[in-house]
Amino acid sequence: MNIDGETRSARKERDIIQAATATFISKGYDGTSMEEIATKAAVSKQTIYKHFTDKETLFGEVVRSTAAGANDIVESVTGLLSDTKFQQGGLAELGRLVVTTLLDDELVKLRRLIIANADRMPSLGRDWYEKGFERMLATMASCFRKLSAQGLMRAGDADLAASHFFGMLLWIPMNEAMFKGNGHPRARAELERHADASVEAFLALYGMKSGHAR
Amino acid sequence: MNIDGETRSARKERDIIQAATATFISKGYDGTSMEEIATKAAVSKQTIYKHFTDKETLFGEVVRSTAAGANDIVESVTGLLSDTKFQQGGLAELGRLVVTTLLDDELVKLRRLIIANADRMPSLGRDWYEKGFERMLATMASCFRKLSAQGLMRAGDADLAASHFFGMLLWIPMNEAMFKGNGHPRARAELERHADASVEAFLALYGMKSGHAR
DNA sequence: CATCAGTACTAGTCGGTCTAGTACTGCAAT
DNA sequence: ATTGCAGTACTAGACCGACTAGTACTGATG
Repeated sequence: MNIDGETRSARKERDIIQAATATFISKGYDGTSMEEIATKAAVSKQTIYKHFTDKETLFGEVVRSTAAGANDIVESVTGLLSDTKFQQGGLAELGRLVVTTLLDDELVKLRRLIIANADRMPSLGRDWYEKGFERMLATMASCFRKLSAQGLMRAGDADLAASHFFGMLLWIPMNEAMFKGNGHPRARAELERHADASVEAFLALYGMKSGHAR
Repeated sequence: MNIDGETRSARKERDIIQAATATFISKGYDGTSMEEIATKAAVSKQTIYKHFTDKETLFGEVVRSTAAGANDIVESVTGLLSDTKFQQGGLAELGRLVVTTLLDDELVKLRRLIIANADRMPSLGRDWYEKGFERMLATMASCFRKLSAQGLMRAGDADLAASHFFGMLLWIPMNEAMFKGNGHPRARAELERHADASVEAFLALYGMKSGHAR
């Protein structure tokens, strides 16, 4: 029956999603044909349509399954922003992590894809925004609130502070990644330098070091 | 021949670009057919192909002609950041202006379109980024440099400061606009409140008010 | 008479359906 | 356990209707 606890059906479905993910990412939504996905998944078109009613549905599943990976970062946030870690430069470490993770080539391409189809499939973009974007922001803000209460930060408006953290960190590199084509690896070291400088500025604003509040 | 100094040919070309702009913006690149553009421009397909070799070329022209409008904002930047204006809250005014201008519905859609096709037409995205994005950033940075030299700001790294300005201001609302579909006007008042709060934070970081430097 | 609208045409793509036949799977009877 | 069987999932490929970029031609018009 199943060697590793995975039915044939489930195996096929996974293959399809994998092939679809790769193809959508490299060729875009309209540029990808169901035929191509079928070939790449070593599956017949019919099988695809047995598992997914639609091209649109399939794409949605691709996005959702990739978005699930965002959980990892959220956990890192809470981890690195515990009071002890924070005082050991956890925020700088988090900054570097966020930059390198979110600017990963595949993730950027997926991001482009979702934005491109935000009109056609509104629920997708909304999901991505709420489950990924806002969730991370909220996690960050609640950490900031706690740290402020502990006297380790002075973030009057923690939500605003969280948005500033990401904005200062990501505005430039993210826009560059979105607009410039694929051919720009942008050295990791360079990214981390920008991250460090931005975190430093952020701490000058919201951190405790140089004295007086408000 | 020409009533108002515009040849028939030029008039047609303008009509085509106008129609193309509207259609591309509302239906995307693949979703727009040349036929539709021709109809909307009250022109035959043949005429389009007389003026533009390609669908891709036409799209490029659309983007470039729209990007030209970015000049206005750049001028506003230098205007509002003269030393006198700056001391009268010019930065806050600029913040509100930037937010409302850049989050204009049509501009957001165009932005989506360019991002969507950043792979297919790399030169387009690059142009948009360099002629629009980087240019505004550079203008801003040079203003910050001048203001710092005059003792009105303390922006050690003016380029970084400029990127922080835009990032703090736009990260949240821009991402929201990009990911959530069209149905999100996001009240202007709300946007301006966010802008004000962000500019205030920015000035707490880079401004002169509360004393000591670095 | 050059330019254009209108239209028909080429050549091709794609999403999705349908069909006929094959492989796999779980269950039951031996 | 082994075998037999029914039901289900799968493959391969033909097929349909709709649509598209781009070209070719004709007759009107300014």
